[in-house]
Amino acid sequence: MTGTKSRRRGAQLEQAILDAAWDELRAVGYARLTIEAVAARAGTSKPVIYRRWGGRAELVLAAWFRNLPVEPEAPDTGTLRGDLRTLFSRIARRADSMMNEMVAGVMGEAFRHPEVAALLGERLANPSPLTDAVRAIVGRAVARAELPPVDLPHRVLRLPLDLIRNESMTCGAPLAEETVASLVDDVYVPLLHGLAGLQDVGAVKEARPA
Amino acid sequence: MTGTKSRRRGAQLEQAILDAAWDELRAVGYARLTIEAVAARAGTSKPVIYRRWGGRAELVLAAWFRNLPVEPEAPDTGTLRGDLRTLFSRIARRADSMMNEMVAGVMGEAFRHPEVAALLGERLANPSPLTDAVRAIVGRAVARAELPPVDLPHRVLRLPLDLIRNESMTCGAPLAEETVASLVDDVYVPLLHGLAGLQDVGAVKEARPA
DNA sequence: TACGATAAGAAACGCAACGTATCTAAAGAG
DNA sequence: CTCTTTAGATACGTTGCGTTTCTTATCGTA
Repeated sequence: MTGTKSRRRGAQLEQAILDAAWDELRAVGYARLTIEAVAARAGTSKPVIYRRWGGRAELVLAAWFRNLPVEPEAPDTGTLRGDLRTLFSRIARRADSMMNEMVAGVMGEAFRHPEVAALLGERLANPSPLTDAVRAIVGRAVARAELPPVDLPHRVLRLPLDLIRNESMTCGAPLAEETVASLVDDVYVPLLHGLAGLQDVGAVKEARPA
Repeated sequence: MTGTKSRRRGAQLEQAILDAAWDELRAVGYARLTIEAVAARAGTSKPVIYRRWGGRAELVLAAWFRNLPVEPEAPDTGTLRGDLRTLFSRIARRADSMMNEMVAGVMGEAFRHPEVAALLGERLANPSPLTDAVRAIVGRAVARAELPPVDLPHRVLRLPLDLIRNESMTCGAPLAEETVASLVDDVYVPLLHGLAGLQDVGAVKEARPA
């Protein structure tokens, strides 16, 4: 491409490869992504890639991590449901077909590559920008007395992403707006009220038999 | 194996292939499963398989569907939490590593094979024995006045399986007993209470602004 | 019972991508 | 300016793909 004989090295080359991988991912998806194609797109060769990453999954994960979107502020519509709908919709918009195929593909390979499993699991389990947003939204709802004070377990903080990914991967992206609404209205809002109610009574921990 | 030159046909042969596929799946997992290996294990040849199924994913799905376990009766421990824990544990025990890898693998291929996506989606979305069990458990809890009467949306009926699959695929199988407990105590029980509470007030549908 | 259609089984094909090895020459360090 | 590192190019053997071709066992039917 360049025409010159300039030879990139180190971080510059690495970035070029990750960009190429990301482009290739968007162009053909994970299943059809080949190391050779990424090398060609980056204007380099296979050994250069294999020297840096263990295979497709690791390369794609690295490319993904360098392309994580910047999180906007948590929405503030004035109501719990409104905020949650906006948040869920935002997440759903990102869970497009390419993303889902990538996650499924990497997951499939993770079963025999512990380090891949670790990277993926950590990313899926700790979407910190999301958990912050949920905390902010719920905090405001509590401040408005729309919801009793409630302590949110980590699993509940992660749940929006899990729900959307699950729905989007089993039913296909993109999610209909009413599907998102159903996740909010049928699951997440009731869950928050239930948590608050049970914690309010103070009957959960004590009621545990054994 | 047979030594004779007997040549199987039709349903008998099909069953032999599906058995072989299932065995191969348990032996090497989905990622390493090859059509050639299945053919060899079944004592037949590749074209015979390709004449019947479109590829790995379809073959494996067919094998899976023929090996669905028989559902036991819904547990009846006398408490909602007890029943749910038993039910969740049962499901979790089935969501072993092989199962997860298979689902991930088939999912990955589903993105370019609509019919595979349809088969898989339908199976994941409609675990009718499970939804029956949930209905029975919740029905008994309502009868015991442990829970107000509550109408369960389809998404909530599916949720146990979705939660467990999600957890098991992202954190790795098998699930710890305490993880299962957390799914019941932090998510599902609160959700049921929240649903019942909101429906009791009768304020959900009417409160929707637009 | 014999015949003809059907489909199983065996073998080989070309293709694509794998992951590795070898070699050169360019970049950067001292 | 020399030396070490490593990018880039090329080619390798391997595996499994999905398909084609051909033989022949099996089954339905006359």
